[in-house]
Amino acid sequence: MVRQRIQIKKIDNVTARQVTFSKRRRGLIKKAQELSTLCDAEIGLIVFSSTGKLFEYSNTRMPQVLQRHMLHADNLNKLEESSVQLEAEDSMCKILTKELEDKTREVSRISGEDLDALSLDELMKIERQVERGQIKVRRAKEEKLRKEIVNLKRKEMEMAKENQMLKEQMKDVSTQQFSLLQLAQSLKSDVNLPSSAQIRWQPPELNLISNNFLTLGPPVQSGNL
Amino acid sequence: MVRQRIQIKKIDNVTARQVTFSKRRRGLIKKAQELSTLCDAEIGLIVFSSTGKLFEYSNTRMPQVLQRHMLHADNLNKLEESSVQLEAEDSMCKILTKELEDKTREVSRISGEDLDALSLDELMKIERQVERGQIKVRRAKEEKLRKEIVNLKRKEMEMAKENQMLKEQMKDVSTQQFSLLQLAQSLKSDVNLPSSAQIRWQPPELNLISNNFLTLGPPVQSGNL
DNA sequence: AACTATTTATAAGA
DNA sequence: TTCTTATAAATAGTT
Repeated sequence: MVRQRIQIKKIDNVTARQVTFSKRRRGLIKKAQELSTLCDAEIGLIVFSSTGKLFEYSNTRMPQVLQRHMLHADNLNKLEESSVQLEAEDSMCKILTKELEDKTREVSRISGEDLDALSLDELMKIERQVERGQIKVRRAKEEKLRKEIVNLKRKEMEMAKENQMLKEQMKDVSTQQFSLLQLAQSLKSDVNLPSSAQIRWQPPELNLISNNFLTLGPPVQSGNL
Repeated sequence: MVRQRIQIKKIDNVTARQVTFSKRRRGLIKKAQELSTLCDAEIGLIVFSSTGKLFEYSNTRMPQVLQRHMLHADNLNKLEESSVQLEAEDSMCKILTKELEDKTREVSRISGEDLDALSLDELMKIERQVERGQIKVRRAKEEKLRKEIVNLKRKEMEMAKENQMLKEQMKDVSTQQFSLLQLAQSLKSDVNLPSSAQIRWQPPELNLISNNFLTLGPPVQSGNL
């Protein structure tokens, strides 16, 4: 096919055959990969060299491909069973496959694919369907947002209330501590302690920064707060 | 790979994907044939399209290839010959059922149903999907309408032209008939026919109202006009 | 389904 | 086996 066109017949020269096998095997597998990716196909490729070495490629799992291959009716080498259950199950599979195809096409069309073959009437029907869907989806989203906001505002209020309470408790504690300090100092002056042992009063810090900040996202369980 | 290089990723457009699948599948099978012939290899190639259709190639017999593949040690794990097939089919049904459920739910959600359980993120994702779909559907519809209008305008022009032509032909015919009338009358006066036998000339009616009026609807075959 | 401009695969040689 | 290169083959986009 190159430098010179070759005949498609067994290559006599062993070395040349091996080289060609190696090159073309890689090419074939590459093509198989590309096909599976581009076209969303499931592929199984098995190659035995003339020396008996096995090479294989599958985009999924080889046993899965082989199993699926077995299932494909015309390959029912196991026809001897002819069990009613098998047939029933088989026809069930066919029906399911058909339904799945239909649904897949419906999703495609709603998503704006595969519309070429449709008539104007059908297009307008789909357009109306999509519009109705859009309105409902948007409404649901906005309702969710609204609830989230209400919820967050409620939490904010609760936290503000809690903060206020804590601040007042803190103030009380401070007042009590101050009284205790005065008492201590009057006692100290009574026993004439050295000034290096003087007791200093520090106001307690108010740490109002919590990690429960307002966030958008899935609703948080109140138990986690 | 041609006209323009393509990315090896799933082709979105359904039609293009099918065309490419058909072309490349043939190419792949040809390459497999060539490899088996040139290098005396045993090959089994199994391809399932995204729609579930099976294509296969083997230079020998597929079951033989698969059997040989099984023999290659590491594939022995799944050889409980009990009722593998039955189980496989059963699991296939389960998978299909599951996929069908998923697709059905997807359609519901795109159509604005069954949205309660979704998170805000999921809702917004669906909203975007629906919007994209809506744009594409609307574009397809408008393109269809545009084409229909262009088509109808063309037909209108053609009919107007034809009408004009018919009118002129009719004028010619009228002139000729008038000449003939004069000739006839001169002959009649020669033979002195009674006035009750007088020949009267009626101008032919121009019936320009046809039933090919402009209509919206599926494109009409030009052969029907 | 056919065409064709390009890309990709590859036979031969190193 | 790998690299190079001239050329055959495959194929994406178009009609």
